[in-house]
Amino acid sequence: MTQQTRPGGVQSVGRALDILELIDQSGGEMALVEMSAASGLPMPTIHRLVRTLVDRNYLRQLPDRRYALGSRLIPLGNAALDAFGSRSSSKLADVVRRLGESANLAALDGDMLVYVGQAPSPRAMRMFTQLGQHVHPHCRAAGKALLAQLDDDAVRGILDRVGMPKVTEATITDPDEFIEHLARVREEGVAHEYGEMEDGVICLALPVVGGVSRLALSISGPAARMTDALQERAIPVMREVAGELAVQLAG
Amino acid sequence: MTQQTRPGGVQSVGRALDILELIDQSGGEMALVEMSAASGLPMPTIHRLVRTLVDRNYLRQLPDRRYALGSRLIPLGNAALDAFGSRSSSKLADVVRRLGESANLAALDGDMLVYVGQAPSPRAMRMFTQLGQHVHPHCRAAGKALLAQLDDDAVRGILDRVGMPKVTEATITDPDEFIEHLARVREEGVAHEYGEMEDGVICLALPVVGGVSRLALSISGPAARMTDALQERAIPVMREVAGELAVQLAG
DNA sequence: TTCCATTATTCCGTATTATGGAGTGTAAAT
DNA sequence: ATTTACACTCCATAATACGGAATAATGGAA
Repeated sequence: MTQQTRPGGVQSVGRALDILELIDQSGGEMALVEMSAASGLPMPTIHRLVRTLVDRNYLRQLPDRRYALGSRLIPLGNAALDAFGSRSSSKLADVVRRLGESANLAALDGDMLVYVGQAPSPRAMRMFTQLGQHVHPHCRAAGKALLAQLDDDAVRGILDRVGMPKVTEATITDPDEFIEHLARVREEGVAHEYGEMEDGVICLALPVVGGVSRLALSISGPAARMTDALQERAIPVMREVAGELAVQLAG
Repeated sequence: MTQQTRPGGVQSVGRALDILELIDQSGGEMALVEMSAASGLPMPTIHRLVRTLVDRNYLRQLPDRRYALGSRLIPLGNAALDAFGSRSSSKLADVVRRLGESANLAALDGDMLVYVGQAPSPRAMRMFTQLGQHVHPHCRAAGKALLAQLDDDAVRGILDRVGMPKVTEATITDPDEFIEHLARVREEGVAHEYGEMEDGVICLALPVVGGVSRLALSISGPAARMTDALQERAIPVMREVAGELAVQLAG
């Protein structure tokens, strides 16, 4: 029972996608019985769906008859990443050049935050961000910047569904407090994050408005380097680049 | 009419995958009518499938009502890449540092060769390899290294099914000649490729034995730089790294 | 602005298609 | 050799996806 069947959708397609996501969540490989147990579907049904996915290389069968994600997903993932914002990398590199800290571009994917563009800082100590990684939005500056663009009810819905895990001491875990926090983000037009995702890491984010899909531009670095002075210097730079990105990603 | 319906497969799932691939091939976005035309399926059918994919974030609808690949594909693509062997990149970078030429890691995916890891040469003129790209194995050093591990009948089956397109003047297009060629690869333990994929490009590959899935490590560069001296120097380095990779990817 | 052509979306009766219980095959464990 | 556990196949059933026809939304032309 991974996903609810939506009205107007195609059942078997939904089930096939469930299988892909199930395998992904289970660390990359799964036996047929495990899928059957996890999804609540009988073995023959699972088997037929898996067979279809294997025929098309979306899954592959390992020598021990277990199943793993297939290679056809790789080019699709790359293409999707491109379509989102890899054309942004030169702009992100620009931010890094001018501020010296890692820059990221993130989008809301359903209820989670996904990183779609990234430029690492040249410094040895820097944030490591995996493109395509899905993370909880409540403990990231970029997540706040994006959620601040939704109305409170929508935000509450998201927080309800995915929860607010306490990642560090500073993580906001109370929905009411978070919503209040978002109000300040809306006022300032900038989202801050002080060690809510990782101790000693400070992030700054602002929304890229006007683009195709709602994106947020963020920078992150260790507290020692993310001084108030740097933050003040960063905001106009980020605003400028966010504007350029909005134009660039609109077409 | 993108793909033939296989026996035992689920029709609607196949059609959904067709749509994803269609959009990928069409440069990332498509209107419903275009999909309908390209697939030969009526609009309502396409619409229902697309709807299912949009609900699940495998597609997203742009403001102009066209459709593009969705963000849910990104983590799946990453996971698939990982499952294949992208944890290899530091080792590949090592090869590049020591030899100065681009290094790749490739696997057989069904009958085709797929690149699962890559480290580009620092030189301006270098091979451009797209991760996840599927190519014919007969005109790549890595493909030869992998096919050399199969028996001749299996190789003949693959060549039959995917064909041996003549990519350059040097491409081997005769199955018998190719099989004979593989015998030499087995003797030497190294696969060579002299401009069979692109004029003036020389590649060298050897198998990574012992890993989970059969992989091949290759380097490639322009003929002017891939001198006999470099090749001789390269082979022990590659053998060493291939050994390390085998250990690393076994767990 | 209105009109028209094009495309997206919804409806719904039909029968094609996916379903899953029962049964067979296979490989590893005891 | 026997058991167990899982992968895989078959096939009658009906639930599900299908697609023709109708409707709504859109963007461009007059």
